[in-house]
Amino acid sequence: MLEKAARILESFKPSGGSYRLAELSERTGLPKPTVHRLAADLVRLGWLERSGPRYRLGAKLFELGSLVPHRLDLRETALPFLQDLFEATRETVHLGVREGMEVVYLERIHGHEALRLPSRIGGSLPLTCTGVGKALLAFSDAELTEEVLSRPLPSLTPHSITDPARLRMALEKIQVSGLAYEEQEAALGVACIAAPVFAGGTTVAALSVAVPRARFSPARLAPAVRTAALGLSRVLRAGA
Amino acid sequence: MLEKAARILESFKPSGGSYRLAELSERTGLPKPTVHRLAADLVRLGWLERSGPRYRLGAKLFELGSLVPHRLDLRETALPFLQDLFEATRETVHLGVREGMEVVYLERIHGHEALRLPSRIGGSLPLTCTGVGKALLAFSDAELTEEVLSRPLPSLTPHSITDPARLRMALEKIQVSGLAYEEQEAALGVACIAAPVFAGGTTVAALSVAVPRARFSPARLAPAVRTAALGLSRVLRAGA
DNA sequence: CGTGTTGTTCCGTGTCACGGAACAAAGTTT
DNA sequence: AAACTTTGTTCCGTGACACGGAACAACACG
Repeated sequence: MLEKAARILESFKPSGGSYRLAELSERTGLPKPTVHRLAADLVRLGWLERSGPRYRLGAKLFELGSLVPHRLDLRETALPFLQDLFEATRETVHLGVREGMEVVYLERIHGHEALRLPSRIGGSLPLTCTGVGKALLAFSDAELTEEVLSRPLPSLTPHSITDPARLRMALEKIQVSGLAYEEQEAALGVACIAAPVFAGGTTVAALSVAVPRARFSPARLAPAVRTAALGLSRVLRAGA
Repeated sequence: MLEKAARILESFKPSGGSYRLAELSERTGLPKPTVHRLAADLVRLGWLERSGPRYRLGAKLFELGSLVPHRLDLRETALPFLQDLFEATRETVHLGVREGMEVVYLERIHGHEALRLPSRIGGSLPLTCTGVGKALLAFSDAELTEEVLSRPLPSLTPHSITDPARLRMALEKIQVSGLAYEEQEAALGVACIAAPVFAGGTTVAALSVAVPRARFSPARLAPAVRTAALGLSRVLRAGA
């Protein structure tokens, strides 16, 4: 029963849209009366909302989601550094952590000019085709890298690296330079520079700047990203 | 059963801390074996996480909470204006919406100097003792105002307005000026200016700047807040 | 007005949630 | 180190209630 309810809620991924009863039934594979009953319960609890015939995720969920502790702490301490980075570059800034073989974005701030990116706060993407992901991967256990390299590499665009040998080389360069570069591997027309954030000897997060390819200028962006990442690392070390 | 699970998850409010089995049992009023079983299920689903003897809210919850649509859209379009406001003032900036008789904060950005505020993203506070709340209240249906005024006014500090007559006057001033002021009503030592955000004839949100009382300067802050609120209103109108 | 579709109600069946009780494990006190 | 307290876990008989097929109702479309 819990599992069925969870199936319903998770059927709203990845877009968070709004769906009708029949759609939910199809998306979850649950029979219609079951969805009907459970959805009604979920609405009563505030986990779903219903307007007319459409269901969407409810306010309670936002409230609880904002309390998730590991996320909350890191976000809170990272925010000022993300602000600095944004002000220095005036470009779209990301904060992400690794979760299994994916990167989960915790924060993303941008100005009026919104890039068309696949990244969403709370959403996850493959480690291998994003700046943040590559920075996390390059600075995590070697076994994880092998694990990732042993599987077929996913791709978000035609430019995503799908050749394990090429990716391995890229990761080595990242380890040396401390910065991960990415060009159009996550979204067409967008490039990205990322840097890892350390705390207590391990990589806990990474942050990045994404810019339209046209004005991609490593010389301008790299120092800013590195500075922000180091600043955050320093504070995390002090706080822990 | 769903309700019991919800009771468990909501027992993590308001702090989002981590609790042990016995604590959860006490907080929820559910018998220990029940909590044990449900918590195990919730962990399996990723809604809770367990490290040693302590449970905390899980990653799935963050993921789903970030997808809640109304929240997501407004946040996304508001972010650039919040950034502008932050850069113009370099103070803590809030975005909030009304939910029933409370204000729920959708976003909060700040620099390195963190104010000690009761506001949390996803958290709710009384409409009557916060800048954002008063701005929302002053520009919503008159019946809501009456409803609020008819009940005992909650207070967060000794400076919170608890006299209905005084609050009524304050709201009228806000309606005239288009700006809500607040001094130490939400947190000691902190003052705040807020402005409502309109879309399609109704008030959909409000944003505010909170500053240490020592450097509270309406002349400097008011134009910035107003500009940001109007800018956001304009975009919302265009988008809708 | 017929026809496909979606939302809702009913209800008999059987499952699985329930939680008291008993047990195990980890601290705490004397 | 034994006696006690508190917390976590397992067991299991009972009964409530989740389940979903089937039948019905409310639309939508032509």
